[in-house]
Amino acid sequence: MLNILIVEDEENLGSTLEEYLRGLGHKCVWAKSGSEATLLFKKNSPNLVLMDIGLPDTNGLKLASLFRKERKDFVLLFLSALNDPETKVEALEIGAEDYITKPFALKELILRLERILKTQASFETLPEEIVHGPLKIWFRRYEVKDGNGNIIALSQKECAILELLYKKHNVAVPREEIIEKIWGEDKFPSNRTVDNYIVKLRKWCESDPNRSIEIQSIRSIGYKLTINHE
Amino acid sequence: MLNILIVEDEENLGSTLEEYLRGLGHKCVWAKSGSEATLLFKKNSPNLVLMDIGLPDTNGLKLASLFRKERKDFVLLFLSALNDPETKVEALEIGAEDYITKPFALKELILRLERILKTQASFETLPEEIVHGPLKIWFRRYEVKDGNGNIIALSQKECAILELLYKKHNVAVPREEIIEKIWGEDKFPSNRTVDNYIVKLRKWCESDPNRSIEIQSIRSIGYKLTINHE
DNA sequence: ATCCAATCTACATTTCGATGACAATTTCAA
DNA sequence: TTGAAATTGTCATCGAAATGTAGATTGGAT
Repeated sequence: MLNILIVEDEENLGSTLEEYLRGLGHKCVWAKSGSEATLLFKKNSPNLVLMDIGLPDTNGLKLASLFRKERKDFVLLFLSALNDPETKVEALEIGAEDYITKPFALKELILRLERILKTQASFETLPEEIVHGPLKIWFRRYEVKDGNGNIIALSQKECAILELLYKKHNVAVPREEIIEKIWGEDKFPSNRTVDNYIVKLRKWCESDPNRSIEIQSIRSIGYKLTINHE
Repeated sequence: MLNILIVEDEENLGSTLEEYLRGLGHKCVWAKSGSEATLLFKKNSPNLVLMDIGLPDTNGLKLASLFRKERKDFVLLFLSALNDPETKVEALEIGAEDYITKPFALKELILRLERILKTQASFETLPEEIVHGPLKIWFRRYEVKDGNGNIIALSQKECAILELLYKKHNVAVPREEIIEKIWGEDKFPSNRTVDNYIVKLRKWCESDPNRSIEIQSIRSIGYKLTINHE
């Protein structure tokens, strides 16, 4: 199930999309203006944003880059009647996963979405509550429960790193990938920064004597989160 | 390095693309007609096809579906001046990874290619889990299972060498090639270094009494990994 | 002014990976 | 057949580089 934000001022298209995507079983909200979109973006933390470029009160490109500054973990898809090369390039540079020119068949959008979801498995929304042994995770609440039954609050970054590792569990995630996905391609936190978050996360999962979840370092690669089933 | 086939009748665009992609270090051939494309497709087995739809002697869509019938392991990208919904849907249904409408900036193609290459590392990717007899390999996890059922962690170099040999199984891989691919052209580890990694890998695969996987040394050449099916 | 997340700095610790000595094996010429 | 030369196998060892960790510092929000 995806958490989708549609930003589209055309009544017709907007409602069709909303209805259709809901029909597929996704959580889906529809903003008709930039300001409304901003509110819903903050409130819902969508992992997929369908963005029109021509909006009444702002420009979809600008709006999208504001969103990107806040969070990196959502797929961005532009829908626009503009078919000029510059706009398309700009859109892709913001980090859009795709740019669909109107007019398009609903079917096209779906096919493109399917393709994205197939490759980008990591955008799948996780269940509200995740349980492994005594350990519990609530990503949306920024909370975990440790081996002693204590609820621990996670900061945004801690949570983002845990989520990244969790979605790719059993696979070594390179340091660079962590940095790129959490901080962005252009930011370079100092070397020890990532490790510090790992320390905190380890303190949490090592509180479980059965080690239902482990975070190992793969030297000269990065980190690997392992889930141990009984 | 990718093996690319460009199918495009416009001289200008075709040569620009070919030149550019070669500049990036890819192997790249350019067909100006459908018949030529068919020949080159069979000859080269490309893993990326850039296909124009309006061709002199055939239709790009038809041609692409013929290609797809033969092989599925290539990425397909359409470049076309046609912007009508039906064509686009048809293209995506054939399994196109993307459909770029002309006019487009070279930059757009590059950005879209980059995105595809980032997510679809699947060109080279081996299966998540590889099984031969009791032996198992998980390259992305940096782990193997030996003949006694023990999970053994592999270091980055051990894993890289195993992967190299595995991909070329049954073929002798020269020492120099191993060194070049793993260490880089400019580094020269002493002769015994490679052997040491082979020792570790042999300890692993010789734990299987059936010798499902063997690593033999080919004197004065290098090493050969053999897979023995029953 | 105060809090807390985020980041950085400095230092401790771990371990990977390279090396070289030596043993074992194969090759090939005499 | 034999033995020297070349190649490969194995082991213990060491240093550098990667990682672990505890605090200090920053900077924004309330």
